[in-house]
Amino acid sequence: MPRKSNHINQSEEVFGYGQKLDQSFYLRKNVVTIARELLGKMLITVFDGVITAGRIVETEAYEGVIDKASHAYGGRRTNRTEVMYAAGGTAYVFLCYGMHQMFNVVTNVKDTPHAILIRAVEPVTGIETMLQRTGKPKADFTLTRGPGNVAKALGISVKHTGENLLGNVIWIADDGTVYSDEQVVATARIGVDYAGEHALWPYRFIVKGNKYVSGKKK
DNA sequence: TCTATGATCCCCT
DNA sequence: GGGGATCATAGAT
Repeated sequence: MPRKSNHINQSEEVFGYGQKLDQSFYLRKNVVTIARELLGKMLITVFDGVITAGRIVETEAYEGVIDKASHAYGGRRTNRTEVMYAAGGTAYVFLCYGMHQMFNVVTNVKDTPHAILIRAVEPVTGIETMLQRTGKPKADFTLTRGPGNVAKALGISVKHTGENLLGNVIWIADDGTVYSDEQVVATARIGVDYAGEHALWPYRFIVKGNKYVSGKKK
């Protein structure tokens, strides 16, 4: 099977997605606010000149030391979670269930381990590449639905943990798209029952009716 | 449309 | 040694 070259003019393409979020966006204190604001933003990756991008439609905030659902609950600091303590604007990627890569955005200042899990995007650019990476036969709503699929389609893996989101490998951009409060719903987070009552915190944000949003049924 | 299940492996206790 | 910030599929309803 012939492999597409896909080598594009990076600077031109990059420019087309709007303004790259700068570090001040990520350094803010309220991780829940940032999670809400990430809806509608573009998540872009460029690996070996191959670009893929999607619009974020589902996020989850993890509030660090006070949040039982967070890997950094109680100030836990391990090899895996060390990256969470970096300054905002860093990628935290971990392996889940032995096979799925979860891509998170670290927020807040250094040593405050907040993070936002990107749970779903709407594919925008590089759909052919996403199909190759995921091995899916066609582009349907499952292509980038759920955090495991997002990372797979965008080519993100645990080796990218610690990557700076202000560079030209993985970054998030604002192209002016804004979802109104009527289009957005806050819900409890998924798959964190072990966190007790903290699992009920309305820290998950979804774009209402978007078919790429994970969870039950469309 | 739902529930159950297997895949698969790193991390932490 | 146990379980997890998941996903796809199979089979029942």
